[in-house]
Amino acid sequence: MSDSRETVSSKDTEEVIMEATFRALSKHGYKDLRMRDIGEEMDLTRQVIHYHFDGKYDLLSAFLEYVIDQYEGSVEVDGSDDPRSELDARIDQCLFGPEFEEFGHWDRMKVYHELYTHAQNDGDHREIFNEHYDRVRGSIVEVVEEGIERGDFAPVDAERMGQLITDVIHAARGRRMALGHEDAPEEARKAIDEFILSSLYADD
Amino acid sequence: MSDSRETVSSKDTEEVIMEATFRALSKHGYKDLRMRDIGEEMDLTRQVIHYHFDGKYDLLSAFLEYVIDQYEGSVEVDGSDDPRSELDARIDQCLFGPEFEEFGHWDRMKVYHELYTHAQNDGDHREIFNEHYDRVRGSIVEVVEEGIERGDFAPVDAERMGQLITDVIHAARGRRMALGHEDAPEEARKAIDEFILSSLYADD
DNA sequence: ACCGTACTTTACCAAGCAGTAAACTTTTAC
DNA sequence: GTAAAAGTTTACTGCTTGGTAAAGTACGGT
Repeated sequence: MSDSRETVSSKDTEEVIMEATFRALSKHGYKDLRMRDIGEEMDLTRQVIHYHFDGKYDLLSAFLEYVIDQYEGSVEVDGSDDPRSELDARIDQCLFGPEFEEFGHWDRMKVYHELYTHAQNDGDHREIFNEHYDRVRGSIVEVVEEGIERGDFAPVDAERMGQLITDVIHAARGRRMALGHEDAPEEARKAIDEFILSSLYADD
Repeated sequence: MSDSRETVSSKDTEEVIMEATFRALSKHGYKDLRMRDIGEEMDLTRQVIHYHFDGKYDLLSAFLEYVIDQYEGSVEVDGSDDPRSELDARIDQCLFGPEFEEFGHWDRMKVYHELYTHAQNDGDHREIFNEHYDRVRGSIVEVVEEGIERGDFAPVDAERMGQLITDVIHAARGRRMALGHEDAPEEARKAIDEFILSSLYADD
């Protein structure tokens, strides 16, 4: 009881710090993120961070897992639909966000992609991202496999198809943020429909 | 005359600095790049940098253009071939480098992609990348258009097709570096052939 | 001989940074 | 009520960093 209450308030504060980290990262970018910036995004002072986390690296590692958990929580889909509409729904969610342009979706994506690129300089972060990426791609591959089994899709290499779709989604999001191509997700959606999914619906 | 010789030696030194910057960036990553690191990668001292460039930002802006020029110079293709093999050649060059796994190709790509992602925090860099990106995508779109005109390709939306191929290439390279997926370029090549180019060759 | 350009060397600085110490306040446990 | 634990604040420290200062060397052009 006492334990759980302590933990709860602790987790509360830690989430406040995570959200402040998110806003600071969103404003200043990974390279120019200072502990001070995070402090300025909270009602608490920046010293609190050192009470809960063991320095900047520890904080950012925790934040990475926080961001990834949020991402995976946001692409939940009820698996009751038929493979076609479920695949559609998953692609849309990855491209446009959970609740159609939810406020802050692209801010979150910006931070996510910056962490992703930085992972090439950090073995631990790379590993965390790899596990995450496997789950994301896997969830799309699963839908493709189910569609093939049910005869809704042509018998393609599901792994390769899932990977391709995942790559296109990733590139379109990155392009929207790095180059400011606002229409990148929509265009990617159309390109997937026209040029990729046509291989899945070949039997029609 | 005297001017040109001064300029030549000046440009020589500046290229030494650019290459040192490349190595330093490759080792330490964008976030942790110090002027000192660049100095340690040269035979010259780090003070020379301040003689030729107006501070760190000016140096990195010049370096961005240097890297982009190198990239564009490396994807030259003689346009004499037929559209199919020219498209193939361009895709291969973008995915695997100019001279089939030229040494240092992936180091250069790593730096390139890190600058790309960072462009979302810097308006000037973003603009430079946008112009560059237009040229890269444009060169692929051109080939597709020519193929359509000559009747070699199906009459698809060339812009959308070129953009899709560019996106897949970009994502596969990024994945190789950020997540260490060594087979990403090869797999992307196969996926493009199986699932995307099939839409171009639909008339066969 | 003389000047200007390119570069070296040594030494330095002010700002910015992550991290710490310790006093203080609130909450929980009994 | 009281004391320990949890959380918070103010003030500070020591290091790193980009950039500078100044004196000196090498050398080609005129």
